[in-house]
Amino acid sequence: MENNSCIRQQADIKQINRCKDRVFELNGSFDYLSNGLELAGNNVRLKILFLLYEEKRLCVCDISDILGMTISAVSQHLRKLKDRKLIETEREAQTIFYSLTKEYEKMLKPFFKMLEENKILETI
Amino acid sequence: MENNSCIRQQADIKQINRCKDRVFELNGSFDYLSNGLELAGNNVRLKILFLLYEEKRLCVCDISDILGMTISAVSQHLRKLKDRKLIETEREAQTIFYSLTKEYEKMLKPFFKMLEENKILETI
DNA sequence: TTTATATTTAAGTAATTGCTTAAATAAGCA
DNA sequence: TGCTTATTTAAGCAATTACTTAAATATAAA
Repeated sequence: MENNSCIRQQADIKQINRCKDRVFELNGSFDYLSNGLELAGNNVRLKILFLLYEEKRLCVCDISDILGMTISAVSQHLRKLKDRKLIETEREAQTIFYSLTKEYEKMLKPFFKMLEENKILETI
Repeated sequence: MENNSCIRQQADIKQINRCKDRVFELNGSFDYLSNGLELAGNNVRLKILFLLYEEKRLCVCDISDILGMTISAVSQHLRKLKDRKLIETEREAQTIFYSLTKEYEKMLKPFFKMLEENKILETI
């Protein structure tokens, strides 16, 4: 009562309890989703993910060249994406190719579609 | 040549140029999308956005109660979301109600749907 | 006009981020 | 074996994040 200054005056207790239950129920989904979105929310990584979506696979070098960034910087982004299972690797001699994991490709597909058609700014 | 150590040896120049063009072409869309995803990628804000999607409108107090967080902390998240046009406000006496903007509701709908059905972990 | 309610804002802080530069791995080839 | 190519990693750093606590603002009601 003391620390929770407002609420309880006019609040819809039913609504609040329903929401609490909902948040609790969906907790795992929130974690899974925000794990992906947290990474996709970075401009550079969003581009990397989209490029992998369109090209199927690319190596650090390719990406660093495309985005005009240091190989080291790109490599560190890729590591983050790999650690969190958004992408996976496949070695071919000295070259390491990166590609999207099935799960996250599926999860992010709605966004890739929006980007693909470059219709984000018009349709929204 | 000197600073770009690798590539150029075995790289598919056509592919790289195609990607460069694509990134340039879609630049505005990348910005718009990552603007939204950057904010939605935070666990707390994702919950706030989803709650607003399901409940249509809520005030800071409601949200702070539902999530078990300080009103101040929630307020600062809401400001961020409002500054970047993900949500908007509507005053009713002392109470300020927050709701999703049409544009971002549309943009984030695919995710809300996944959450709504709590099928993220199964279907993916 | 004072008091209560609802909310934001300002200041401070520990933790995290995204880069840079330089050094370390690792595989293929002379 | 040593050299080249492809890539990661380690260390450092300025900027940003997500909170905390305390003070400020704004509306309503006594």
